[in-house]
Amino acid sequence: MHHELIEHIQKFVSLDDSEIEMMESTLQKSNIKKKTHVLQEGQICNSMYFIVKGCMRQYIINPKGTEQTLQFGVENWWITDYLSYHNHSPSHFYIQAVENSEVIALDKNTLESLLVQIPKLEKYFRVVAQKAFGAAQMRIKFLFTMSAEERYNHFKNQQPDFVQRVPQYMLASYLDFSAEFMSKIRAGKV
Amino acid sequence: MHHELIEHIQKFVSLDDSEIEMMESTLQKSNIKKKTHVLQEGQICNSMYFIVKGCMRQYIINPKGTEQTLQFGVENWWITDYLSYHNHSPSHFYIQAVENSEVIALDKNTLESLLVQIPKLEKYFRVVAQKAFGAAQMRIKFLFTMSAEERYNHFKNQQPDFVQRVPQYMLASYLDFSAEFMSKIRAGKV
DNA sequence: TCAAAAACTTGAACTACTTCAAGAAATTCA
DNA sequence: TGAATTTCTTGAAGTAGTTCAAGTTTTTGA
Repeated sequence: MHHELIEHIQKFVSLDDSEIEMMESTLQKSNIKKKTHVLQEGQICNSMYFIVKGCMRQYIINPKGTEQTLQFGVENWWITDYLSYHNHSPSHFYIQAVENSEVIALDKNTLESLLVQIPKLEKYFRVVAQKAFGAAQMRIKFLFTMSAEERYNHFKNQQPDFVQRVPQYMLASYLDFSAEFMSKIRAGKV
Repeated sequence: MHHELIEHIQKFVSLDDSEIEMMESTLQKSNIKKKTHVLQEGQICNSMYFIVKGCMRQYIINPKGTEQTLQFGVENWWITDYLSYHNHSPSHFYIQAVENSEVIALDKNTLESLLVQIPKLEKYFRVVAQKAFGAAQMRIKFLFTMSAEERYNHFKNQQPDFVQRVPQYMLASYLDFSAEFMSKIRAGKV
């Protein structure tokens, strides 16, 4: 049994033994304790994070001082700020572990050299990014067309287990309504 | 002077003469008349569109029957439904020319074979998708943190020319408020 | 195991927007 | 050019959510 990341890559491109060996020797897992940040607003994002186990989130602090989650990541997802990563610009986001998590942090230099040595990986990262963008488009569609209650029910139907996994106020902000309103939706008081 | 797409690709990867020649002979521009659709809801999206000239948009028709624009594309942007494209699933979106436009339609088979013959293109499409995803994240941030008026002013500051280029009701829906409210914002009646 | 911290709940007052309806202005193209 | 179409505007009434403040419940970790 290989590295979870290698299993994931092999869903999109096939690696030969020497490539797998190179990946295995280059990559290492690290443990991120719940609530630890791997990126803070204003920092330049220099790594991509593959989530082996646990849950991470990307969030902002809005002008009122409230956290708003823009993205959750669970097992087999990548999380990063691509804009900061590509443009070397200060990030607008925080990235934080929601649960104790196991991630593979892939920093820019390491990734660049892996991509040169194993060009097939370009395709993997291309497809991952294209699918992520497609998912972001669907997310915007749901935000535009559904009421708060519909967004909650839709999410709960799609991801029944995940709803249990994170504090409800984080999920509320991800679905773009207040924690108080979430409470009322769940109590059937809307 | 090469194809605009080739110029764009060369911003990210460098192509040699034979590769440029292959691209030139494979790709062709087509003209899309204003209001023509290149994708309708329910169809499977089988192409990516590179906008050489003009303006395209991706939109939905919401349950109330109103169009809501999710994405505009102008010169040097790609527009497509990546989810439908990758999963062979019916699209949730319409893609339509907002102005008479010149595009390069790259269908799946052609793209696949180009990617095999010119593997460098993988990198180009990877970076394009990663940047697009980063931009989508920023868009969600703005939708979450700014009022309708702030979103309008922010957009107008970032893209002063573009505001003139499309009907205001399309821009209103892109910024997630009603056409009537847009009218009031512009008249200073909020 | 229990004190502190984090998360959730409730109701009342408020507000940033939407909806509707109708007319006016601008644009299109035969 | 001018009739048809598309786009924009306005005000009045309505509503899906927010905000605030305070209390309750649940979870955490020394």
